[in-house]
Amino acid sequence: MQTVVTRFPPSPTGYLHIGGARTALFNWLLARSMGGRFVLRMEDTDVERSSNEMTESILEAMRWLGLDWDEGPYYQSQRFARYQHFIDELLDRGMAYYCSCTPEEVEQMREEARKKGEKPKYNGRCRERDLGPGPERVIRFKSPLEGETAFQDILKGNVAVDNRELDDFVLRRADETPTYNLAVVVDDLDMQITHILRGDDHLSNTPKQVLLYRALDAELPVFGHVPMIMGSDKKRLSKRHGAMSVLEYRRQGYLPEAMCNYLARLGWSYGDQEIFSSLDELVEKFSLQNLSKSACVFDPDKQSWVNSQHIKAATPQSLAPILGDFLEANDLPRSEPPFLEQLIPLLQPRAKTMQEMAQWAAPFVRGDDELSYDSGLVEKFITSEVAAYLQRMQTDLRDLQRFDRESLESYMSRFLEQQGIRFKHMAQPIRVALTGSKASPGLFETMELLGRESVLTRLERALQLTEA
RNA sequence: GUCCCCAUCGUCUAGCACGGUCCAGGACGCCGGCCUCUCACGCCGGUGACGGGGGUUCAAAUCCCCCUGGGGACGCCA
Repeated sequence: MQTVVTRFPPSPTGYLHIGGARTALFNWLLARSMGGRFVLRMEDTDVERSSNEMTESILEAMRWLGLDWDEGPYYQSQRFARYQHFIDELLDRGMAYYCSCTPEEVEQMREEARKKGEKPKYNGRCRERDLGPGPERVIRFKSPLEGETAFQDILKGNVAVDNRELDDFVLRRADETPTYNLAVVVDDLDMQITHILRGDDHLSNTPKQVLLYRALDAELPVFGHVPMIMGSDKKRLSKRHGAMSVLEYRRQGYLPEAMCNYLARLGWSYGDQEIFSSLDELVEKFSLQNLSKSACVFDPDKQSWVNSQHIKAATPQSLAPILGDFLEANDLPRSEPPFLEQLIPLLQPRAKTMQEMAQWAAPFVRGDDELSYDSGLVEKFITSEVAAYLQRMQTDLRDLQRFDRESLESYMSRFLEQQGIRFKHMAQPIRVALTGSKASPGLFETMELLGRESVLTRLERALQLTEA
C-alpha cells in the first residue's frame, strides 16, 4: 500500500485561524494515524499580500499546537520555475493559451452573463486567437466546453459539475506569477500528496484542479472537503466572533492539547467521548469515517470547558512553567517552580484558563506587603468583634507546633469551640485578611501554603487597617 | 442571479451505509438540588431536537422525491 502523504498549505496573508488550524490538525492526524507523512507548504504566490511576519506567526502557531511536519516548509514563491515548466507544457499541448483581455474587459463579460441570468465567467474570447506572449497577457487554461467533471470526495461522495459552469481560468497572471489553482496541483503532484483534506469552501475549485490533473495525465489524490466552522450567527468566522489567531488563544490561557481536543471535536467525533487527553490519543482514535458533513458553530463556552478539563487533568509540573509565563505577563512575581507546583493543585479546580489561574495565584505570589486590600471588604468582614477573635488567633498561631492543614484545621475547631462561635463567622474575615479577596482556595490549604510568617503578617496588616 | 454542498436539542454530536432494540443517547450551556469556610470543582435531577410535505414499507431519524432553510463558490486571492 502506498504511504499516505497529507499537507497543510496556509497562505501567509493572515494569521493561522481556527478553521485553518482544524484543517491542519485533520491532515496531521490522518498522516500520523496512517503512519504517513505530513508536508507544510506556504502558498505565497500572491507576493503582494504575503509577509514574513505571517509566515513566522503561522509556524509558531503550528509548533504551539504540536503539529510537527516531516517536510517543508516549502515556499511556492521559490518554485516559480517549476510552475512555468508545467505552464509551458500545457501551452505546447494546446491546453492553455495567451489572453490579452484586460481585467476590466473580463469584468464586463461577467456583468453581461449576470444580466442574462447566467453564471458570471470569462467568455473565451482569446481562446482561438492563437496569441503569443506579450505584455499584460495572461495564460488561461482551455476548459472543456461540454460534458461534466466529476470526482469522488470522501465526505460528499460523488461530486459532479457541468463543464459549462467552468470557464477558462487564469494559470499565469500578467506579472507572470502562477495562480493558486495551477500551483497547488503542481505542488501536490511534486510532493506526492495522496490525501487532500481542506475546507468546504474549496469544493467548487476542485473541478478546475481535476481538469488540470487530467491535462497533466496525473492520477487524482483522495479529496475530502470538511465543513466549515462558523460563528454563533452561522456566518463565516471573523473578527466579530472573537480571537482570530490561534496564538490569541494561547495568550488567553488555553492549553494546546485543549485547543486540539476542541478543534478535533468540531466536525469529528468518537462515539460519546469529549475529552482526548493528548495528540497521541487523537492519533490513535482518528478516522476519516467519523468526519461529519455539515457545518458547525464554534462555541466558546464548550471550548472553555474543554480547557478547564485539561487544566484539571494536567500535572502541576507541566503547568508550572506556563503559569510562570502568565504571572509574568500579568506583572506578578514569577515565583519558583517548587512553590508553584504546590500552589497549582489548589488552583486547578477553579481556573478555566491559565490567565484565570494567574489571577487566582496573585495573592499567593505577591509579597505580604504588596497584597492590596479592598477597604470595603475589610470593613464588611473584619468587624471589631471579629478583630478580637483574630487577635487571639494570632497568638495561638504563633505558638502552634505544626503549621500544616490538618493541624490548622484541628486547632481551628478547638478555637471555635472555646469561643463558642461558628466557622462561618470567621472564614470570610480570615480569607479577606490573608488574600484580600472574598474568594480563594480552602482556608487551611491557603494558610499552609502561605506559611506561618505570611499568615501572621497578613493578619496583622488587616487588623491595622481596621484600627485606622 | 447561476452552480455546488448541507440539514437530529440553543450549540457540538451519537444513531442513518445493514429501516424495527430511538415516544432518539452523550456533552456544553441553562434551570433546580446536594456538598460546603468563600469561589469553584464534583455529584444528582430537569429543560430541550429528528425543518415541512409527499411517497416506499407491516414499520422511517434512518431509503426516494419536492419544498423550505442554511452554507459555499462564481477573482490576473488562496
